[in-house]
Amino acid sequence: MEEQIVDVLKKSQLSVTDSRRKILELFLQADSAMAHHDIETKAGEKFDRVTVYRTLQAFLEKGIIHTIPTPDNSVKYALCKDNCEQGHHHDDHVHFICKICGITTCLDDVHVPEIKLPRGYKTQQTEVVVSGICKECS
Amino acid sequence: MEEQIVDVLKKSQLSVTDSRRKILELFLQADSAMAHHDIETKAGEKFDRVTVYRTLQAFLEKGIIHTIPTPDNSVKYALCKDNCEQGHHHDDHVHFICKICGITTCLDDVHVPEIKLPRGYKTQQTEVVVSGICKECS
DNA sequence: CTGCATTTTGCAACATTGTTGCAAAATGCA
DNA sequence: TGCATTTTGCAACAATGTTGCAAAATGCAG
Repeated sequence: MEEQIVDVLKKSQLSVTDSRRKILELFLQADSAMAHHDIETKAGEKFDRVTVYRTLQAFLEKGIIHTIPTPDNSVKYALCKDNCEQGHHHDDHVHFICKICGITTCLDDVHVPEIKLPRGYKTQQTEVVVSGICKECS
Repeated sequence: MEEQIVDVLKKSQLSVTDSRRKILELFLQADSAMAHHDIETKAGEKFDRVTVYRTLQAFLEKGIIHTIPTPDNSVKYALCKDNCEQGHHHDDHVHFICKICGITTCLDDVHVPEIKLPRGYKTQQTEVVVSGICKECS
Protein backbone atom coordinates (compact mmCIF):
# COMPACT_ATOMS: atom_id res chain seq x y z
CA MET A 1 0.00 0.00 0.00
CA GLU A 2 2.66 2.48 1.09
CA GLU A 3 4.56 1.58 -2.02
CA GLN A 4 1.53 2.13 -4.22
CA ILE A 5 0.91 5.52 -2.62
CA VAL A 6 4.41 6.76 -3.27
CA ASP A 7 4.21 5.38 -6.76
CA VAL A 8 1.01 7.25 -7.61
CA LEU A 9 2.37 10.51 -6.22
CA LYS A 10 5.64 10.24 -8.09
CA LYS A 11 3.90 9.38 -11.34
CA SER A 12 1.87 12.53 -10.91
CA GLN A 13 5.00 14.56 -10.23
CA LEU A 14 3.86 15.44 -6.75
CA SER A 15 6.34 15.51 -3.93
CA VAL A 16 5.63 12.96 -1.24
CA THR A 17 4.36 14.66 1.90
CA ASP A 18 2.55 13.43 4.98
CA SER A 19 -0.78 14.96 4.06
CA ARG A 20 -0.75 13.66 0.52
CA ARG A 21 0.26 10.23 1.72
CA LYS A 22 -2.50 10.16 4.31
CA ILE A 23 -5.26 11.49 2.09
CA LEU A 24 -4.34 9.22 -0.79
CA GLU A 25 -4.37 6.33 1.65
CA LEU A 26 -7.92 7.24 2.65
CA PHE A 27 -9.00 7.12 -0.97
CA LEU A 28 -7.32 3.78 -1.56
CA GLN A 29 -8.99 2.31 1.51
CA ALA A 30 -12.39 3.83 0.83
CA ASP A 31 -14.86 1.84 -1.19
CA SER A 32 -17.06 4.83 -1.76
CA ALA A 33 -16.80 8.50 -2.56
CA MET A 34 -15.98 10.94 0.22
CA ALA A 35 -17.09 14.47 0.93
CA HIS A 36 -14.51 17.05 1.88
CA HIS A 37 -15.78 16.88 5.41
CA ASP A 38 -15.35 13.10 5.59
CA ILE A 39 -11.78 13.44 4.51
CA GLU A 40 -11.05 16.13 7.05
CA THR A 41 -12.53 14.01 9.79
CA LYS A 42 -10.91 10.75 8.79
CA ALA A 43 -7.51 12.34 8.37
CA GLY A 44 -7.73 13.17 12.03
CA GLU A 45 -6.68 16.47 13.50
CA LYS A 46 -3.29 16.08 11.98
CA PHE A 47 -3.89 18.32 9.02
CA ASP A 48 -5.11 21.81 8.56
CA ARG A 49 -8.35 22.36 6.71
CA VAL A 50 -6.53 24.43 4.14
CA THR A 51 -4.07 21.64 3.48
CA VAL A 52 -6.90 19.26 2.75
CA TYR A 53 -8.35 21.71 0.25
CA ARG A 54 -5.03 22.16 -1.46
CA THR A 55 -4.27 18.47 -1.51
CA LEU A 56 -7.62 17.64 -3.09
CA GLN A 57 -7.07 20.44 -5.58
CA ALA A 58 -3.69 18.98 -6.51
CA PHE A 59 -5.13 15.48 -6.84
CA LEU A 60 -7.90 16.80 -9.06
CA GLU A 61 -5.48 18.61 -11.31
CA LYS A 62 -3.31 15.55 -11.65
CA GLY A 63 -6.27 13.34 -12.42
CA ILE A 64 -5.83 11.15 -9.34
CA ILE A 65 -9.38 11.81 -8.18
CA HIS A 66 -12.57 13.18 -9.70
CA THR A 67 -15.60 14.98 -8.33
CA ILE A 68 -19.13 13.65 -8.38
CA PRO A 69 -22.05 16.06 -8.67
CA THR A 70 -24.92 15.12 -6.40
CA PRO A 71 -28.57 16.21 -6.43
CA ASP A 72 -28.19 17.79 -3.00
CA ASN A 73 -25.05 19.50 -4.22
CA SER A 74 -22.58 18.26 -1.71
CA VAL A 75 -19.18 17.76 -3.29
CA LYS A 76 -17.90 14.20 -3.33
CA TYR A 77 -14.53 12.91 -4.42
CA ALA A 78 -13.49 9.49 -5.64
CA LEU A 79 -10.38 7.86 -7.04
CA CYS A 80 -9.99 7.73 -10.77
CA LYS A 81 -9.47 4.17 -11.84
CA ASP A 82 -7.26 4.55 -14.85
CA ASN A 83 -6.64 6.40 -18.10
CA CYS A 84 -7.09 9.75 -16.44
CA GLU A 85 -4.46 12.05 -17.75
CA GLN A 86 -3.27 15.27 -16.23
CA GLY A 87 -6.10 17.70 -15.83
CA HIS A 88 -8.23 15.69 -18.15
CA HIS A 89 -10.48 13.33 -16.33
CA HIS A 90 -12.19 10.85 -18.57
CA ASP A 91 -15.26 9.87 -16.71
CA ASP A 92 -17.12 7.21 -18.53
CA HIS A 93 -18.85 5.47 -15.68
CA VAL A 94 -22.13 6.01 -13.85
CA HIS A 95 -22.31 7.16 -10.23
CA PHE A 96 -24.76 5.78 -7.74
CA ILE A 97 -26.09 7.37 -4.56
CA CYS A 98 -28.01 5.26 -2.07
CA LYS A 99 -30.88 7.16 -0.50
CA ILE A 100 -30.83 4.93 2.55
CA CYS A 101 -27.20 4.62 3.59
CA GLY A 102 -26.14 7.74 1.72
CA ILE A 103 -23.12 6.10 0.20
CA THR A 104 -21.91 7.32 -3.17
CA THR A 105 -20.13 4.81 -5.38
CA CYS A 106 -18.61 4.60 -8.82
CA LEU A 107 -20.21 1.86 -10.90
CA ASP A 108 -17.14 1.27 -12.98
CA ASP A 109 -18.82 -1.34 -15.11
CA VAL A 110 -21.79 0.80 -16.02
CA HIS A 111 -20.88 3.20 -18.80
CA VAL A 112 -22.61 6.47 -19.55
CA PRO A 113 -24.75 6.26 -22.65
CA GLU A 114 -24.39 8.62 -25.56
CA ILE A 115 -26.94 11.41 -25.39
CA LYS A 116 -28.18 12.79 -28.67
CA LEU A 117 -28.49 16.56 -28.35
CA PRO A 118 -30.42 19.01 -30.53
CA ARG A 119 -28.68 20.54 -33.53
CA GLY A 120 -25.93 22.96 -32.56
CA TYR A 121 -24.99 21.52 -29.18
CA LYS A 122 -21.60 19.90 -28.74
CA THR A 123 -21.02 17.32 -26.02
CA GLN A 124 -17.74 17.35 -24.14
CA GLN A 125 -18.64 15.44 -21.01
CA THR A 126 -21.64 13.55 -19.73
CA GLU A 127 -22.34 12.99 -16.06
CA VAL A 128 -24.86 10.39 -14.98
CA VAL A 129 -25.85 10.09 -11.35
CA VAL A 130 -28.43 7.52 -10.36
CA SER A 131 -30.12 7.67 -6.97
CA GLY A 132 -31.91 4.75 -5.43
CA ILE A 133 -31.24 1.82 -3.17
CA CYS A 134 -27.93 0.02 -3.22
CA LYS A 135 -27.09 -3.66 -3.12
CA GLU A 136 -26.45 -3.67 0.61
CA CYS A 137 -29.62 -1.81 1.61
CA SER A 138 -32.15 -3.61 -0.56
CA MET B 1 -47.69 37.15 -16.25
CA GLU B 2 -48.84 38.51 -12.90
CA GLU B 3 -51.93 36.37 -13.27
CA GLN B 4 -49.87 33.29 -13.99
CA ILE B 5 -47.68 33.96 -10.96
CA VAL B 6 -50.59 34.19 -8.56
CA ASP B 7 -52.10 31.14 -10.16
CA VAL B 8 -48.99 29.01 -9.64
CA LEU B 9 -48.64 30.11 -6.01
CA LYS B 10 -52.27 29.43 -5.20
CA LYS B 11 -52.18 26.04 -6.84
CA SER B 12 -49.23 25.21 -4.62
CA GLN B 13 -51.08 26.42 -1.56
CA LEU B 14 -48.57 29.16 -0.94
CA SER B 15 -49.73 32.55 0.22
CA VAL B 16 -48.97 35.31 -2.24
CA THR B 17 -46.20 37.54 -0.92
CA ASP B 18 -43.89 40.07 -2.51
CA SER B 19 -40.81 37.90 -2.34
CA ARG B 20 -42.50 34.84 -3.77
CA ARG B 21 -44.04 36.91 -6.52
CA LYS B 22 -40.74 38.49 -7.43
CA ILE B 23 -38.68 35.32 -7.34
CA LEU B 24 -41.24 33.33 -9.31
CA GLU B 25 -41.26 36.14 -11.84
CA LEU B 26 -37.49 35.79 -12.21
CA PHE B 27 -37.88 32.11 -12.96
CA LEU B 28 -40.62 32.70 -15.50
CA GLN B 29 -38.53 35.30 -17.26
CA ALA B 30 -35.30 33.35 -17.13
CA ASP B 31 -34.46 31.08 -20.00
CA SER B 32 -31.79 29.28 -18.06
CA ALA B 33 -31.14 27.92 -14.61
CA MET B 34 -30.09 30.32 -11.86
CA ALA B 35 -27.74 29.98 -8.93
CA HIS B 36 -28.84 31.18 -5.54
CA HIS B 37 -26.52 34.12 -5.94
CA ASP B 38 -28.04 35.12 -9.28
CA ILE B 39 -31.46 35.17 -7.73
CA GLU B 40 -30.33 37.26 -4.80
CA THR B 41 -28.73 39.76 -7.14
CA LYS B 42 -31.55 39.93 -9.64
CA ALA B 43 -34.19 40.31 -6.97
CA GLY B 44 -32.42 43.49 -6.01
CA GLU B 45 -31.78 44.57 -2.48
CA LYS B 46 -35.42 44.27 -1.73
CA PHE B 47 -35.24 40.94 -0.03
CA ASP B 48 -33.22 39.47 2.75
CA ARG B 49 -30.84 36.64 1.96
CA VAL B 50 -32.69 34.43 4.37
CA THR B 51 -35.98 35.10 2.63
CA VAL B 52 -34.52 33.97 -0.67
CA TYR B 53 -33.35 30.74 0.93
CA ARG B 54 -36.73 30.09 2.44
CA THR B 55 -38.59 30.97 -0.73
CA LEU B 56 -36.49 28.62 -2.81
CA GLN B 57 -36.96 25.95 -0.17
CA ALA B 58 -40.72 26.39 -0.37
CA PHE B 59 -40.69 26.28 -4.17
CA LEU B 60 -38.63 23.11 -4.10
CA GLU B 61 -40.99 21.42 -1.67
CA LYS B 62 -43.99 22.36 -3.75
CA GLY B 63 -42.37 21.13 -6.93
CA ILE B 64 -42.36 24.54 -8.61
CA ILE B 65 -38.62 24.39 -9.21
CA HIS B 66 -35.92 21.72 -9.19
CA THR B 67 -32.20 21.71 -8.55
CA ILE B 68 -29.54 20.81 -11.06
CA PRO B 69 -26.33 19.15 -9.92
CA THR B 70 -23.28 20.53 -11.68
CA PRO B 71 -19.76 19.15 -12.00
CA ASP B 72 -18.34 22.16 -10.17
CA ASN B 73 -21.01 21.68 -7.54
CA SER B 74 -22.66 25.04 -7.60
CA VAL B 75 -26.36 24.77 -6.93
CA LYS B 76 -28.64 25.80 -9.76
CA TYR B 77 -32.40 26.08 -9.81
CA ALA B 78 -34.83 25.90 -12.69
CA LEU B 79 -38.58 25.88 -13.16
CA CYS B 80 -40.31 22.56 -13.40
CA LYS B 81 -42.26 22.43 -16.58
CA ASP B 82 -45.17 20.24 -15.66
CA ASN B 83 -46.30 17.06 -13.91
CA CYS B 84 -44.24 17.83 -10.86
CA GLU B 85 -46.32 17.03 -7.87
CA GLN B 86 -45.81 18.18 -4.32
CA GLY B 87 -42.42 17.20 -3.07
CA HIS B 88 -42.04 14.78 -5.88
CA HIS B 89 -40.14 16.19 -8.75
CA HIS B 90 -40.23 14.05 -11.82
CA ASP B 91 -37.16 14.98 -13.73
CA ASP B 92 -37.02 13.20 -17.00
CA HIS B 93 -35.02 15.64 -19.04
CA VAL B 94 -31.33 16.21 -19.61
CA HIS B 95 -29.49 19.30 -18.37
CA PHE B 96 -26.88 21.11 -20.36
CA ILE B 97 -24.07 23.35 -19.16
CA CYS B 98 -22.14 25.45 -21.64
CA LYS B 99 -18.45 25.65 -20.83
CA ILE B 100 -18.11 28.92 -22.70
CA CYS B 101 -21.02 31.08 -21.59
CA GLY B 102 -21.65 29.08 -18.44
CA ILE B 103 -25.37 28.95 -18.95
CA THR B 104 -27.25 25.97 -17.61
CA THR B 105 -30.41 24.94 -19.44
CA CYS B 106 -33.05 22.25 -19.31
CA LEU B 107 -33.25 20.34 -22.57
CA ASP B 108 -36.89 19.48 -22.14
CA ASP B 109 -37.02 17.48 -25.34
CA VAL B 110 -34.06 15.28 -24.47
CA HIS B 111 -35.11 12.53 -22.10
CA VAL B 112 -32.83 10.66 -19.75
CA PRO B 113 -32.13 7.12 -20.93
CA GLU B 114 -32.77 4.11 -18.79
CA ILE B 115 -29.60 2.93 -17.10
CA LYS B 116 -29.26 -0.78 -16.48
CA LEU B 117 -27.67 -1.30 -13.07
CA PRO B 118 -26.00 -4.39 -11.63
CA ARG B 119 -28.14 -6.92 -9.77
CA GLY B 120 -29.44 -5.59 -6.46
CA TYR B 121 -29.49 -1.90 -7.25
CA LYS B 122 -32.82 -0.10 -7.50
CA THR B 123 -33.14 3.11 -9.50
CA GLN B 124 -35.33 5.89 -8.17
CA GLN B 125 -34.01 8.86 -10.06
CA THR B 126 -31.51 9.46 -12.82
CA GLU B 127 -29.74 12.76 -13.36
CA VAL B 128 -27.96 13.47 -16.61
CA VAL B 129 -25.86 16.59 -17.00
CA VAL B 130 -24.07 17.18 -20.25
CA SER B 131 -21.31 19.78 -20.50
CA GLY B 132 -20.09 21.19 -23.76
CA ILE B 133 -20.80 24.05 -26.11
CA CYS B 134 -24.31 25.39 -26.58
CA LYS B 135 -26.16 26.43 -29.69
CA GLU B 136 -25.37 30.12 -29.22
CA CYS B 137 -21.65 29.71 -28.57
CA SER B 138 -20.78 27.23 -31.31
C1' DC C 1 -64.17 46.46 5.10
C1' DT C 2 -62.35 45.15 9.60
C1' DG C 3 -60.24 42.29 13.14
C1' DC C 4 -57.61 38.42 14.17
C1' DA C 5 -55.19 33.94 13.83
C1' DT C 6 -51.54 32.31 11.13
C1' DT C 7 -47.79 32.68 8.08
C1' DT C 8 -43.94 35.07 6.40
C1' DT C 9 -40.30 38.38 6.73
C1' DG C 10 -36.11 40.71 8.36
C1' DC C 11 -32.70 40.96 11.64
C1' DA C 12 -29.09 39.29 14.46
C1' DA C 13 -26.24 35.89 15.56
C1' DC C 14 -24.05 31.93 14.44
C1' DA C 15 -22.10 27.60 11.86
C1' DT C 16 -20.00 25.84 7.88
C1' DT C 17 -17.42 26.04 3.77
C1' DG C 18 -13.99 27.86 0.92
C1' DT C 19 -10.01 31.36 -0.25
C1' DT C 20 -5.65 34.11 0.19
C1' DG C 21 -0.99 35.86 1.88
C1' DC C 22 2.84 34.87 4.29
C1' DA C 23 6.36 33.01 7.40
C1' DA C 24 8.03 28.54 8.97
C1' DA C 25 8.85 23.83 7.91
C1' DA C 26 9.50 19.93 4.90
C1' DT C 27 10.97 17.94 0.55
C1' DG C 28 14.16 16.44 -2.79
C1' DC C 29 18.14 17.12 -5.33
C1' DA C 30 23.02 18.28 -6.11
C1' DT D 1 24.72 17.66 4.22
C1' DG D 2 23.29 22.17 2.30
C1' DC D 3 20.18 24.77 -0.25
C1' DA D 4 16.54 26.10 -3.65
C1' DT D 5 11.84 25.10 -4.06
C1' DT D 6 7.54 23.39 -2.59
C1' DT D 7 4.27 22.63 0.91
C1' DT D 8 2.21 23.47 5.31
C1' DG D 9 -0.16 25.89 9.09
C1' DC D 10 -1.86 29.97 10.77
C1' DA D 11 -4.54 34.03 10.64
C1' DA D 12 -7.70 36.59 8.55
C1' DC D 13 -11.24 36.94 5.57
C1' DA D 14 -15.26 36.04 2.16
C1' DA D 15 -19.11 33.45 0.91
C1' DT D 16 -22.73 30.38 1.91
C1' DG D 17 -26.18 28.44 4.70
C1' DT D 18 -29.03 27.95 9.30
C1' DT D 19 -31.82 29.19 13.47
C1' DG D 20 -34.75 31.88 16.89
C1' DC D 21 -37.58 35.48 17.50
C1' DA D 22 -40.18 39.80 17.24
C1' DA D 23 -42.53 42.63 13.79
C1' DA D 24 -45.11 42.81 9.64
C1' DA D 25 -47.99 40.92 6.05
C1' DT D 26 -51.44 37.67 4.46
C1' DG D 27 -55.91 35.80 4.07
C1' DC D 28 -60.05 34.43 6.04
C1' DA D 29 -64.32 34.86 8.79
C1' DG D 30 -67.69 37.79 10.00
